[in-house]
Amino acid sequence: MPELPEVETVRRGLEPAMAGRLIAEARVNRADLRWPFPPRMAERLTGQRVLGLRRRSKYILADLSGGQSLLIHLGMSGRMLVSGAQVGEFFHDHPAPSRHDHVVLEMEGGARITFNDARRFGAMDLVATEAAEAHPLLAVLGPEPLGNAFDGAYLAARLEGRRTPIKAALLDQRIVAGLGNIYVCEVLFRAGLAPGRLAGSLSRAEAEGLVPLIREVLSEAIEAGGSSLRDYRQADGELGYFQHTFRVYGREGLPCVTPGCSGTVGRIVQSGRSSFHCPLCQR
DNA sequence: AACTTAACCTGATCGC
DNA sequence: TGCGATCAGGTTAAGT
Repeated sequence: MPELPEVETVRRGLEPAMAGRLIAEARVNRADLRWPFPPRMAERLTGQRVLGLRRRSKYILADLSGGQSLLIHLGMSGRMLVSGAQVGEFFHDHPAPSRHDHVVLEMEGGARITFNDARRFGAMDLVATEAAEAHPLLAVLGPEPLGNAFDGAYLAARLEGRRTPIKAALLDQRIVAGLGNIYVCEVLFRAGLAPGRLAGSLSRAEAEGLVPLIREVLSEAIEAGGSSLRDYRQADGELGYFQHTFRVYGREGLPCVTPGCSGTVGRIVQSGRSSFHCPLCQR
């Protein structure tokens, strides 16, 4: 599920239960997710104090007292469950173990963090904290979309001359790191750009104009996730899913929400992914 | 080198 | 109710 805003929401949800606390016991229930776990991961996590939780793109980094960091990616279906702790307004009891609980962290003080991932596209690795950015999965990433390095001049330069659709270019984590299928659809809708437009065909103004829209869409989604964390009403402590209101994503066949537009939201498939768009106001 | 497609997995949903 | 086809928010490896 998770794109950048969801991962940030998960990070914030984990913080009270993990930051500053000791991992009393780590349990690892299988040898791999997308890739093998690092050797002896459970032993290496047990007894470590979590100094803090960071996010880079769609990755969470838990910095540990021993100088290593736990790198976490949720893939498509990864979830984090917080139990045995107060989460917002509610205390969450430990749930019954379920089928795809792959890694469990018992925190000192009674909180339990459960990583559950049905499709197993997720990943975990251990990396030296000081060299974390050099990890192969992080080294290839483009700038953070909410950071200063991501601006109009940068994006325009990266799109220039590209013969790939703008949809694919914005999904390319090497260009900008953190967007996924949903938010690219939403960004292109707000920009009035057809997903099939070739990246290199955008005018300078169109390319630069994407930057504030990307920031806006992600910021709003993070804010929505934050509110869902604040009044957390789910009984199970599951982090990562929250209610969004999308303008085009998943709205195939429904009327375009642009005032005065008579279009109907359509769906095309680009590189195997659904692109929802309004054929009238996105050109 | 640029770009596209297939593959990795399971589960939920839809049409018959 | 059952069953197959389709789809799912990500990323990499293997194609063209």
